[in-house]
Amino acid sequence: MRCINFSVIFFKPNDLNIIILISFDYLEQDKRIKLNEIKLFKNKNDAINYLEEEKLDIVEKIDFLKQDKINDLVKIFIKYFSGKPINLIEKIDELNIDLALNEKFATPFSHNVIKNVMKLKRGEITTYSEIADKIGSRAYRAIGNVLKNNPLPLIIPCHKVIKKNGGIGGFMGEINQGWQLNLKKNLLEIEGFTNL
DNA sequence: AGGTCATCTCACC
DNA sequence: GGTGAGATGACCT
Repeated sequence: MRCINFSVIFFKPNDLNIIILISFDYLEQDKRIKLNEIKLFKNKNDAINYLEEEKLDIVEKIDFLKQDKINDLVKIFIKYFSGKPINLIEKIDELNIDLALNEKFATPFSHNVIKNVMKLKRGEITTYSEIADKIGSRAYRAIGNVLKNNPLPLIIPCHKVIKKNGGIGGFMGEINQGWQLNLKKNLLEIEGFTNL
């Protein structure tokens, strides 16, 4: 069963508003939420267009247990956006939510990349080239490709990976300019980085 | 087999 | 500081 939860989060830095969409399955046998994807939108229209394009429906009524878990997840995001020093991955782990990383990242290379990105603690930052060094590769661009297709932004904190020369790098597929790159900067700001 | 990258380095201005 | 070519490796068609 595919479920969609649709949340609006007011994002404080620079008065930027984003809309966050959480898509999940409920695993009946394990009684667990399995996250499919998290998507961030600039505004309501973009979000609604996406729902139409993908032929997705918002689930209006799901049972108590599932709703509870998702509400907890949303609360964690809100806390994170408010700048509280929390570790998103730890908190989500406490909720016993399945991230299904094995099916999201099929190849050893991509698995290795996100493993290293997820190791980054709050306030830590790295570069594409540094990750390449860690996994014994020089495939900087390939690392960008893995992160570009990150289905779980925020949770897999690809915004903490920037260019070696100090440039911001890309975010959500955008590399030149746009609200996506502002969002990347803002995410870094709420974790304490400025002047990026 | 060839094209596409969310990069990097180095040589220029 | 900026820009552009070439190297580069994983992944897709």
